[in-house]
Amino acid sequence: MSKAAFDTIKPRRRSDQVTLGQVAKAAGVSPMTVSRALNHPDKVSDRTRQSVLDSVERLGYVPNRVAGSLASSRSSLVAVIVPSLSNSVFVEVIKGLQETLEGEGYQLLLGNTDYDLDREYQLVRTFMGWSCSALVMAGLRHSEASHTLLTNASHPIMEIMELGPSLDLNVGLDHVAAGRCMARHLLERGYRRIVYVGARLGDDYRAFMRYQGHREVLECAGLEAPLVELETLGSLEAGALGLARVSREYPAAQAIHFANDDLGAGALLAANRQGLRVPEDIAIAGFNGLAFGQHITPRLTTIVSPRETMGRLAGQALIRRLAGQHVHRKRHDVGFTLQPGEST
Amino acid sequence: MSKAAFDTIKPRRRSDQVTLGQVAKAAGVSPMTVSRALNHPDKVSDRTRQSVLDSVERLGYVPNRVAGSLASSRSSLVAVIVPSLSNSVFVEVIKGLQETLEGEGYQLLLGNTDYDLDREYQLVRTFMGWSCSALVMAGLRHSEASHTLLTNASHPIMEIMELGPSLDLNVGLDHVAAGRCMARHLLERGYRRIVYVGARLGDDYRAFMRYQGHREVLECAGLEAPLVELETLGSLEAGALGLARVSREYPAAQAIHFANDDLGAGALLAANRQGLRVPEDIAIAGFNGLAFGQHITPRLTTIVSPRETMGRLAGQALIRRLAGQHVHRKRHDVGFTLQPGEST
DNA sequence: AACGCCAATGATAGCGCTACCATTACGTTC
DNA sequence: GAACGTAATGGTAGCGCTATCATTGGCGTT
Repeated sequence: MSKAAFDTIKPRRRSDQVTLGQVAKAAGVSPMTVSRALNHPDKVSDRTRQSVLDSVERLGYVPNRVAGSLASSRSSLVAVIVPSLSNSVFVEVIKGLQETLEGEGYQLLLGNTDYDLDREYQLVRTFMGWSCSALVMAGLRHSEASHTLLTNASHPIMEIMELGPSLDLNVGLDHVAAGRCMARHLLERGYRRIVYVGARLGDDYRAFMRYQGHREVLECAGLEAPLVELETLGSLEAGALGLARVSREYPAAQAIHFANDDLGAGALLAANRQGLRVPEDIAIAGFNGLAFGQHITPRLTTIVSPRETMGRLAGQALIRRLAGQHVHRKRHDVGFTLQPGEST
Repeated sequence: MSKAAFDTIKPRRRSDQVTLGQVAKAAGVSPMTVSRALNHPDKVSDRTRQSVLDSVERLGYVPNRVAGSLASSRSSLVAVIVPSLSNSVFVEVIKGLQETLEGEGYQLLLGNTDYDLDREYQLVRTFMGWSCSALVMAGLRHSEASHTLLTNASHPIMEIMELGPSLDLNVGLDHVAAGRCMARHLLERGYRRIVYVGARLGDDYRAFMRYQGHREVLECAGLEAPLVELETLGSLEAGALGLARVSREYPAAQAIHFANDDLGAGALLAANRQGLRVPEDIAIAGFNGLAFGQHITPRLTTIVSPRETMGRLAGQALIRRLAGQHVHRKRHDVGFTLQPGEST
């Protein structure tokens, strides 16, 4: 006779996963005690805890985090929303976050907006549905819909990369100041005809802010601040293209301030290949402080941002907040450093 | 009188999130109909669907995915486990996965093992608790504990990067063949005293397999295949260090086969700085086909692996599988291409 | 000896959603 | 016109866990 014949009530369970209840039975305790033994080990006696852990091991029990999250209405997920994975800057920040948060038992839920605020909204919405412990996002600009959702959120929100009026926590740096800093550096070196080259500045607001700072300084010095805008975001090819466009559109240019190191290094290497002397024929500067800029000849003048540190600090602040501790600096300026190379 | 005085039974809900039930009430239908309107739109009438969507909008309802996943015992999460986020190779694969899967409504859960099989196990265990739709992991080697867990998993498992006997689906390339390919190239160019430089080959099994292929070819040609092993995984600094160690330990070396492009490019740029002629004084080859290797002078000889494509193919295969369709190739060789530069 | 206190454990009642059937209304068929 | 199929909707019963309160028993206090 088939086993099913006995099952008058058909069980709903589709997987034959071991459940907490089965562990409880095996250990001779109540489910609640198993839950405590696993999540609040100090709340059960040593004997009980050991017996529960033995049963867990023996049965191969894997806690169902979905059920746990539903019951407690919070999850061990931390959502991270970045505008791009092609740009190593965001990857390094993710790495910093990952290192700090994984150690505390959180898992990263990753989303990519591709610099699209609508996609950002969709991601925020989706991630909210996961009862995340926290939400980390790059940038301070959001759509109105996102803003509504975010202000009603019950978890901490960490905005990173830039600095300014934030929803909750903020770790980043001042991009306008960074733009000013590099512009001043170029002026000090004696360059006067300086072109800023960026890409999709309407989307990449931080690059736009750096341009703002750059322009401000140049205009204060009575100089023009021409802008060349490319289609492609950071890439070495785009940098080479940027150099070509500047040569064509601004043949008298003495220096190029690139929005990032990918562009800058691309231009520098292209100049090398073309036999252009850097900085004599054209000076080149970037932004980010990517490693390879310091290995090429001449070394790329750049502004170093502490990216992995930024991720780590953001992670640490979140951990503190989630542990119920006070976060001292809701806005944390990680600063930046001008790193002069021989390219300017 | 306080409102609470009426609440004899205190509700358990901690957040004041709008629920599906409230949407149902607002739309004048049953919760079940709201669920269908959102998840199986073709199962409800146009009129009902519209009315439900209106209520969703009006109330600002955000579906609770945790509850949904528990009830349906599957989630829209796809777990991705990689050994490193410092290596752009994995980031590019993640990008490919992300592009394909995000469009189909999946979210990526990201884990980093740092080349540690125990951490891999912990991650697998944790991610299993999330009832993921699929699990993507780099590599075919797992601890016994992971293996047990993985073979009992009810979701598809995609192993990427390398090729071989896999648990379920597999998209990757043959690293032994790649090692052979580069070794043959170096022999064809006339080099005889060739050193392989890698890092943590005990952990980085793919780099080790490339060395195997390399050694096989050299030994067939009656040559030795000395190995220099570094502490740090791919980085430009480590590459420079590798060059230095080879100069010291194998001063007669004619060519260096580096385990990856970061090392190769680091060595190449260091050679440039030191005035060593590449390839006359020392030939240098890498692996991966990273962009910047093709922008430096001389261009780095390398083997290009289609990384983003690999991620995309893996994502597409998973999507097919999750849609219940047949996946034609459970093992998919994405191949590789030798890209000779002037560095060899 | 009676009392309170605390640590350890258990029983109960959901968390917000969906699988699974039951039901309804309305055409179609012979 | 009775039987039948089908599309749309609803009711019920959980999914596997944890918050909350209740209960127990051992201990120190007066």
